[in-house]
Amino acid sequence: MPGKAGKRATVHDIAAAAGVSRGTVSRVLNGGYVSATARAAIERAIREVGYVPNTAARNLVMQRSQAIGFIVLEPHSLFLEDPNIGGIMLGANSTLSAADYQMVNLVVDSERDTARITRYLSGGFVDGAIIVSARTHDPIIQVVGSLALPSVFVGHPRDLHPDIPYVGIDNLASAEEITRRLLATGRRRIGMIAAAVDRDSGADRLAGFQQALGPLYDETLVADVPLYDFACGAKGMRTLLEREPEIDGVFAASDAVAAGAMEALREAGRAVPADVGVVGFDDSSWASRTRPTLSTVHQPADDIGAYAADMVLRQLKGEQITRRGVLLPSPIVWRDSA
Amino acid sequence: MPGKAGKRATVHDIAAAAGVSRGTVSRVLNGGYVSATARAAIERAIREVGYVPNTAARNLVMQRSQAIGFIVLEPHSLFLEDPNIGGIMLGANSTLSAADYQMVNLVVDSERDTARITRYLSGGFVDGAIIVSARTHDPIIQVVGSLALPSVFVGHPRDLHPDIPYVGIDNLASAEEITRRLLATGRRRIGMIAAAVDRDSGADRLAGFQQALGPLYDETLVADVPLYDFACGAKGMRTLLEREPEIDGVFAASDAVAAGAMEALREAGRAVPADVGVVGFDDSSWASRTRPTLSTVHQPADDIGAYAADMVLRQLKGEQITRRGVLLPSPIVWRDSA
DNA sequence: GTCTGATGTGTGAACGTGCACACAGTAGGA
DNA sequence: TCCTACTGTGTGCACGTTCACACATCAGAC
Repeated sequence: MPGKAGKRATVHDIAAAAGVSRGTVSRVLNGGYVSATARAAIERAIREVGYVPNTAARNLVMQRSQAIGFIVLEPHSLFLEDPNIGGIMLGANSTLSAADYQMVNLVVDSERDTARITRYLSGGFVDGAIIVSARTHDPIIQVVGSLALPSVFVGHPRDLHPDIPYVGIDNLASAEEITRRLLATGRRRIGMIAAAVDRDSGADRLAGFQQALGPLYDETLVADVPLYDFACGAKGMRTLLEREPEIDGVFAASDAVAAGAMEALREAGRAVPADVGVVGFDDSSWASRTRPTLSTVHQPADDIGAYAADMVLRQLKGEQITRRGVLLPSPIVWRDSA
Repeated sequence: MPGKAGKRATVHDIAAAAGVSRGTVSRVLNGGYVSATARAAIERAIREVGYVPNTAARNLVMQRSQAIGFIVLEPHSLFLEDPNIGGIMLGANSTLSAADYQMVNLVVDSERDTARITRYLSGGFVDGAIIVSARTHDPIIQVVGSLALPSVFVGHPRDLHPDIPYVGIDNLASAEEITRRLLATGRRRIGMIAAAVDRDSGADRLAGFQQALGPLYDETLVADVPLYDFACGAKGMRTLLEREPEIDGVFAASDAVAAGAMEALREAGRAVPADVGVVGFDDSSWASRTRPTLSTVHQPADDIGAYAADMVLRQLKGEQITRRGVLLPSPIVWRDSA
């Protein structure tokens, strides 16, 4: 590895070593008319001097940052608990770094941070953005819409800007499908622990549940909880048991909620799946930890991240986005809880 | 917000608006002799034109990237499972972005990636690095040592470069302390499920366990498992039960391992904590999910991240690092499992 | 022989910033 | 009066890259 200590090699050094001008070196690097002999000499020189392009200089003249913002609109604590965000992040990061883009993480903790994010997005620090967990009516949606920043939403809030594509899963159809299976196993008094209904994912899962039950749907058998977590699940289940002791099936809005529900059922002396069938959502690590293991909807977090990154990259290449959004397949995983 | 659509404002625009030269604007921005009137005019102009400094141009002339690498030497899957990395990342990110540094995530999945990382670190893409989970004898340690890159290790492998500080917790002392408490509750046949002993954290936890037991230490009561996870915990516990059916206490190398162990104990018909006391490590979400809840060692992940970031920042400011490393307090959390 | 088009190559300018330097004005002391 | 020190300001250059332009060479057609 030559030049490890001294100054970094530049295009000038390559040009000198290969006996050509900077312009020709640039053409080898970026494409253009270059003779075979010159190209060979330059490529050899590049290896010899251990050339690595200077990102700052390139960005300066190209008027771009070669960075993509990964914006998570969640408090820190939720960011850590959500079983999908990590996978989405990793998936996006792989795709982005393969295309020589740098991912910049932005966790928007409080509402006040919106101003900071706006400044960041409009300040030229990123060439595009992947926005995760935008709540319905989130002000950031309008901001990104008015900026002409190539971006993509993970999830699909109803009121998002028509020009900005989304990638996600079909929460409604998956919720409907897994609820149907609960019906197919003979359950009749089926309840739901609905979480985070202020978000598109939460609202859609509830809608799918309702759609699957049809006339069997009973509003009193829906417990509303704020978060997708264990404690909320336990609380929601206790509410349901109180309202309807004969309950024999539960669709929990997430695996963590389902685990909480199973805990509450255990406390109440109900067996799963003998007395009550339980299904979850996410196929997170919770699902294989519970006893019995949990039937759930698999979220392809890695693919979602990769796809989202790809969509931003395509916009950056000037491709016209024709489809408003994509819903990736989210297969159901049958285990022991229902 | 003026200039939202057109070109971004530069120092020239400010200078023109304030009726001064670029140099004076630069001095307002970076400190230097500026008259009160000029300063006021410039500050007003800055607000008026909505100036945001161009990072690329600044980085180019300053010969730095204003970015810090957050390098995780783990496969993707482990990165997602580890209960601490997320918190460390968030903690580091907060400190870094407060200091106007950008965190760049690098997850080194395979051994081959070491070459890519080396190129990245020596290529001027980052001004410093936070390196997480370096295994003993990891080649990256030598690379960072030979580059004069300001960096810090999270954890403290024995053979790290003497000039590079570390931040972590005292795995040995904490392991010793929690094992002692197991002794204090009257347990006498105490085993350990040791995980990842090729890493400093794993080796230290085992050493602490051994030290606490003293003459009571029995090598046959240590089950070695490769990973800090649930499945390994269950397997390790079965091994221990087979070797010593009279076992009455277990120190698991992590909460996930402890949860697996509790599962194996349940299968074997042993009650926790009545028959067997169990303690874990990490104070992750596992600890409050298990029944009974798990006594464990709390890892201040957020603080570790923040402290690591701060140490890199201080090196960047030219501060001499006198202490080789810092061990943050990791209090023991007593719950129901022992 | 000269025009035209394709293929190569070199040069100058520009991107936006920070810093070194030159320079101007003022005040105080010898 | 001159020298020095201090405060304040403007200008040129450098950072490493890309791009537009000018120019050179060569083949084939007229």
